[in-house]
Amino acid sequence: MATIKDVARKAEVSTATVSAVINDSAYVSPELRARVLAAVRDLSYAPSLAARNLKRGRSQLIALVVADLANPFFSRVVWAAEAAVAAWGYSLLIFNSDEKPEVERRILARVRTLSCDGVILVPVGDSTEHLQSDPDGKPIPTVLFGRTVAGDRSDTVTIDNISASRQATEYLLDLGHTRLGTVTGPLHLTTGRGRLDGMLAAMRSRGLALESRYIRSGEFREDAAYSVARSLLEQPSRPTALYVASGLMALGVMRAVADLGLRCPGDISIASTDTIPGIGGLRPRLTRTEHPLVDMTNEAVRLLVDQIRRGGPAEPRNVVFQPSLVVGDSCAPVVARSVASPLSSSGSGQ
Amino acid sequence: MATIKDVARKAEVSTATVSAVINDSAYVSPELRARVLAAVRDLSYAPSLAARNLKRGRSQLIALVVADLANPFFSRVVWAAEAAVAAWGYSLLIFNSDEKPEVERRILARVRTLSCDGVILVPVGDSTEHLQSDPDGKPIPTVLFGRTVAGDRSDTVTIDNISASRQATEYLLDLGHTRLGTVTGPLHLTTGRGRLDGMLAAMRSRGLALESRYIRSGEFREDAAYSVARSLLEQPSRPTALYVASGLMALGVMRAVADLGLRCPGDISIASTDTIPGIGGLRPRLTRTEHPLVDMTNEAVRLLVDQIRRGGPAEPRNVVFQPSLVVGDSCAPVVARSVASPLSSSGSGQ
DNA sequence: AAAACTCACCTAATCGATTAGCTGGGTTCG
DNA sequence: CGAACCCAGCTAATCGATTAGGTGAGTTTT
Repeated sequence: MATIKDVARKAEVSTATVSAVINDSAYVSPELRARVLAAVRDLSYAPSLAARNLKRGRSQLIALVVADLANPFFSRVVWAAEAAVAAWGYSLLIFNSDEKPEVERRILARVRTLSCDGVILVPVGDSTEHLQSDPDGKPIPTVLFGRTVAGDRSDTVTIDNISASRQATEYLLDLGHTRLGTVTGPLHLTTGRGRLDGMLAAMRSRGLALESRYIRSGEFREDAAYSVARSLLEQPSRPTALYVASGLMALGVMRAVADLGLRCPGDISIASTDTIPGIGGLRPRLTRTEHPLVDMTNEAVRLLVDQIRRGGPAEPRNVVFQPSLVVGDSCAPVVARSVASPLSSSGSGQ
Repeated sequence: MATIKDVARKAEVSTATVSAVINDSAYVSPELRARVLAAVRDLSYAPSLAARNLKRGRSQLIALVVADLANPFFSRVVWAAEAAVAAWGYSLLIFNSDEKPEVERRILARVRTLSCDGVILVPVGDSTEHLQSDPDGKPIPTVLFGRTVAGDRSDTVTIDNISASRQATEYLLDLGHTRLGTVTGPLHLTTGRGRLDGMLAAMRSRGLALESRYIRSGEFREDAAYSVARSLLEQPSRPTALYVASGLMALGVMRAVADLGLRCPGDISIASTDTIPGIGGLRPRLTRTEHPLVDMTNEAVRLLVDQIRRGGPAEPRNVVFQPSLVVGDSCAPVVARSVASPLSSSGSGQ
């Protein structure tokens, strides 16, 4: 690889001049500029980022740390983030904390040594102390994505979880369902907890309660959702409708429903928050709330770049996006009988 | 951020000693070692990768350049690659060439200036000259993934496309289908072309031909598959079974089938290569061939790390994985009438 | 006991950029 | 006319690590 010295020698100028031409950081006469550019081309010179970064103290790297790369939701975030980050001139590093706080800690240490300019983090722990690079040093610019952490002062980009589950729940209630159940995420996460809370609020405001035996939470995974959904649905009297807190979980629930020989929406209605893109040709089509994922990701990157540019965090900004309901055909009106005597209709399926 | 000098000063040793302790690159007496480690801890020192990389000429970075990040297939590759790369001590940069050769070119230039230690590339162009870092310089260690490029001398990791489509096709033929159609990928890609060829070969060996009006190719995208499938299925006499060359395309085909009011497998059987993970609870369940994606990705990373370690490419290695058929319920035996008089049964579906 | 080795550690050059500060020729102004 | 100023371009310090080569004390060899 040619270095700046080779270019300088070939163009018969100093390295400072080459640098000035390359970075447009000072006026250089047209003649020298042309000589430099010719030399750059001839040697097919590309500046070493390692050297540049060492001197400048930045790296043009943004890290995206997601909680579970196997979840299609986060895959889409990766997709959107790659584009957004590239548009700002950065490159994207991907890390998977796999929902493990200690892995997250290791990753953030590595992010530090790689001197990434910023991090977009889907936090899995309940603390973000480790975001501080060290006691004295300044923290790495950070934007929390999707989830928040109590007491943290980073920028955040989230959706309104309460509203998401409320919308889905109200849709089910409007169809006449009263015996609802839910498969939600871990309750120590704002996404899992918030989506349960919104559902509870929606039911309460109609004077209904959510029976605790109809509430299940598990990790945001297909298999976890499958098993909690199974145990939920195998109870003697099962709910007539379910709200599921994630698209991936909805798949697990669907599989449980299929394996139990139940029909959706015939035997049970299902509404979720988020879905798996592209499955519109399969049956049933999920009724769900959708997040403006691309906008959210763009906003996260914008906030992060802003932090990087201003060189330190300002007053923390919390951007909340609104989900919207998309109706499929996984929900059906409850049959009159069930409404009239909810406790007696235990064997409707099969 | 503390530097190695700060550590050296605090531990009252030279920077060389600190470096030796950190890298275990030379014997250091227990006493000094302890002093150094204490200083490292107190200052919470982490070596600057920028400086280290500049000196060492490597970066601990591996780039993964995929053809379409929006495709769940590649999302899974990202997931598997992140884990594999981390296990070898590298970090993963993600780039999306979006099937555009000129974007790929730009990305590879950037990969060079970032001085990535290696690249896993899903090539979109038909040339890999730009893999050469420059006329004289040595090329970046590279492994081509999924697709190959004629005349290239990199290591490659692929599946046996011929076998994949042959297995799926034979399954359909065994069910009695004779009027087959296909929705495959772009024919200039080894994946699109190979999967068509395997199908043709399977049919030929049974004395059958694949009518050209039943052959459609399009980009490996859901929407592209949707539209070519629609135009394929809207023809006066449509095939009784389809082979679809990718999981994402299968979703598009399913949507087209649904929109046309056809039932799968009642009106049309569908078999594909690859699927979308987790959709086992939705109907129909795809009959498809599956690749050992995780093994493939691990192998790609292994080959790449091997190239990096040996410092230059050896004789190119081409590893081909075998797909296996997984039966769902998207295919049905053809009804006797259709087998007897294939040309007369135009209006069987809706 | 002097020569020859080891060993543990240090000094200083080096990687390839950026950039503060200098230089010397040309303008401007009092 | 000389002082003050500008300006393009250069010299050399610098970023923070690694590492070749050096040093002096202790050990072995003859």
